[in-house]
Amino acid sequence: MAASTLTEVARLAGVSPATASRVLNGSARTPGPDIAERVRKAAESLGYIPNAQAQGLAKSSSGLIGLIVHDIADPYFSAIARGVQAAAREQHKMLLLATTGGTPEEERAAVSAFAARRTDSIVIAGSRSTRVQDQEGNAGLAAELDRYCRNGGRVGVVGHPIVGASEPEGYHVVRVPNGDLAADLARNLARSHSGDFVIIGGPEGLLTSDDRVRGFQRGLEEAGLPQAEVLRAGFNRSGGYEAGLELAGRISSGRAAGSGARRLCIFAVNDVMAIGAAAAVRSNGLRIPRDASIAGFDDIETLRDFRPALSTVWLPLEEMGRLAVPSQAGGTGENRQSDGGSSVPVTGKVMLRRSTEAVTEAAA
Amino acid sequence: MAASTLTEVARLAGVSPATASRVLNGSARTPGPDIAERVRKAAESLGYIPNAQAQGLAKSSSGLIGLIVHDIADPYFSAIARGVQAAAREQHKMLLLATTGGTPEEERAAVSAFAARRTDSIVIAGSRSTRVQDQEGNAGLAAELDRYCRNGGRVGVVGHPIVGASEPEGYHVVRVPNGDLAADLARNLARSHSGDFVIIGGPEGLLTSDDRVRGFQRGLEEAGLPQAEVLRAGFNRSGGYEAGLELAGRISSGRAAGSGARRLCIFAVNDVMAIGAAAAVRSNGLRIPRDASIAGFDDIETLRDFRPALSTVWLPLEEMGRLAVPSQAGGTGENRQSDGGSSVPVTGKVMLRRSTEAVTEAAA
DNA sequence: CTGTTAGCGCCTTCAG
DNA sequence: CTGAAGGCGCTAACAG
Repeated sequence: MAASTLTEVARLAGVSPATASRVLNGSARTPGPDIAERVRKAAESLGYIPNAQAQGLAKSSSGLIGLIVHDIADPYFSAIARGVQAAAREQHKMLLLATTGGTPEEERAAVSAFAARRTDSIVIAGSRSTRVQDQEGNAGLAAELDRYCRNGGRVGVVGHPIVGASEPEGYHVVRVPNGDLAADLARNLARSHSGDFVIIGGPEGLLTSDDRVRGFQRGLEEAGLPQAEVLRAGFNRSGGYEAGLELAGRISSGRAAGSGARRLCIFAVNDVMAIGAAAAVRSNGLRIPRDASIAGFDDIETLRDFRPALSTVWLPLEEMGRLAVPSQAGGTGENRQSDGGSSVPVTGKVMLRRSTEAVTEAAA
Repeated sequence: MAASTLTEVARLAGVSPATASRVLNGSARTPGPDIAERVRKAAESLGYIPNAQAQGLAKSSSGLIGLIVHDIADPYFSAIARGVQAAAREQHKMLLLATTGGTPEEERAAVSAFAARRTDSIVIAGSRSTRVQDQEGNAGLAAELDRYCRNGGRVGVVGHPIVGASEPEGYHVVRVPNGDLAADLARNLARSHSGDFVIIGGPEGLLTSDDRVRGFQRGLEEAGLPQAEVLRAGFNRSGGYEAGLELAGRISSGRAAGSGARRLCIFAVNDVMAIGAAAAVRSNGLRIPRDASIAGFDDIETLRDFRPALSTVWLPLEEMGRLAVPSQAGGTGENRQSDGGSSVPVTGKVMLRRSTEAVTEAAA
């Protein structure tokens, strides 16, 4: 009942297991065509499927790539996952997926599980955190990764290097210029917007969020504008929604107080937050961009048909995922050298769309 | 350099590998506490990580669950994947992910790869096809699954049973009442809409699409309305967009011709198509719901903030993924029995929102 | 070119 | 309660 084995195939074909192995699984030279045919036929008739576990054990390499994300249903991660998947398939490897919710402890556990499965490489996506409650977790994660690398594993990170990791050989990171792009966005918005700026950021200590906040502030500064107020919220749709509600309240009361209030330009540090914020603002009867501008970050594909079209920063998410996959696990020689703590550059692009268009001041 | 082994741990602790195995990996009875401690310490100091491949080989069970989707970046699939992931984690198993683009040939290959890895179970999501060009592929896929099941594997399918599969023991499907729900939607729309109905369907032969189309027609019929015209398009955003463009043209020319044209209610067989269609309609200067109603299917979470809010049919996607995972692979006894070709019922809910609201006929 | 001999790392009877 | 022996299925040197 259990799947048939190589030995059975060999016996049926009247050859040794070694020979059967040579013909069925890629070996340097294929045995004589006559015998090869016999073996193939035997395998076929038995419905033979090689046992990858056994192969892996024997060759000590699993043909597996591990991917760690916060949440696979989040479009940011699923886009990256697509890229990782594509790269994996090019390397003829399968993808092992772990979702962690973003806590370093769970990420450590995932790395450990991947190590147990002897994945050839590991890709980690998702913002790093420097918050105190994550200190310990970060250390554990770093240690686990370090061990994994020492044992010959390769790891790719998209975003920021793991906090506290030593970036040994076999460790490389796809760096995203969040700060520069956010600054670029700010400068662009400063050009068309004359009111106040507000930033809806994630929790303090989330590196991705922090970078974008700081970058945006820097951009404003470079444009000769004062720093924007920063609202802290969850790094997700509902965080954006809550912050949006707060802002909507301000806008409404500002209008009620008279025409003195200045129009707000809201920058949410990612698209889903921006969408949440937009929903909140609108639920208050306000309109975008008439009553407020709003911009996001990531340029999530599923959100592109949102109206008014959301100004944002496009990121090559799929490409990032692809690049994060270590080239060829176990690669030796020159690559090995240059791979030590290497970093792959990636860039994005500011997309100005309807949500931040200047509005004709019909009412004044 | 390579990770240390159980044998090394045992040697360091001065015990036999068997003993070390018993204390480190769950065995019935733990050896004496004194010796257990020694082993644990040895393992700790060596940074021992059990080799899951070897364990799997020895126990002939991998602790892996395989998931097959068309495209992990598609929100429909990523939502299901989240559910599958959750169920996997509850079973203390890891998730192996394969994306196929939807062709039965690739799905067959994925099943084969999973079988090679000895996954405890396989979950397949994504619409089945009865198109001629998929005949052969379907047969191959069915055969592969059959073999997998015969070898003790369990498979769960979300949506439709695999075309041609024999539904043996260990095979179960999460059935979605696409037809009934679409009919329900149609009846609801018929109540508030007085114009013509048009359906934007996927390619003929895609079961999910076909069910929804047929169901919608049935609903119209039950409401005493004539059958709707069916436009065929790709089962994705751009398919919806193209069909939407066509419809936008008709609407515009209809309006130009005079007030005789009746308002259109467009039903796209899934949300992303609906969003694409809406974008196309709008790009033509038309407005929703003023110039046309539009409805989708799935109630994709990321699209909920779309304005006007899209009428659609909510589906418990995550739950569907969760339910698709076979309870406990290798389960014996009574469950085994009732699992043969079983089907889990699931249901959805019609969500009427702004995009199909009746419009006050100010212009007449 | 083919067959034989050892393991890969672990679990699991079976004795002691 | 512990150790010794055999095998899970396959590959990789060696011989022949």
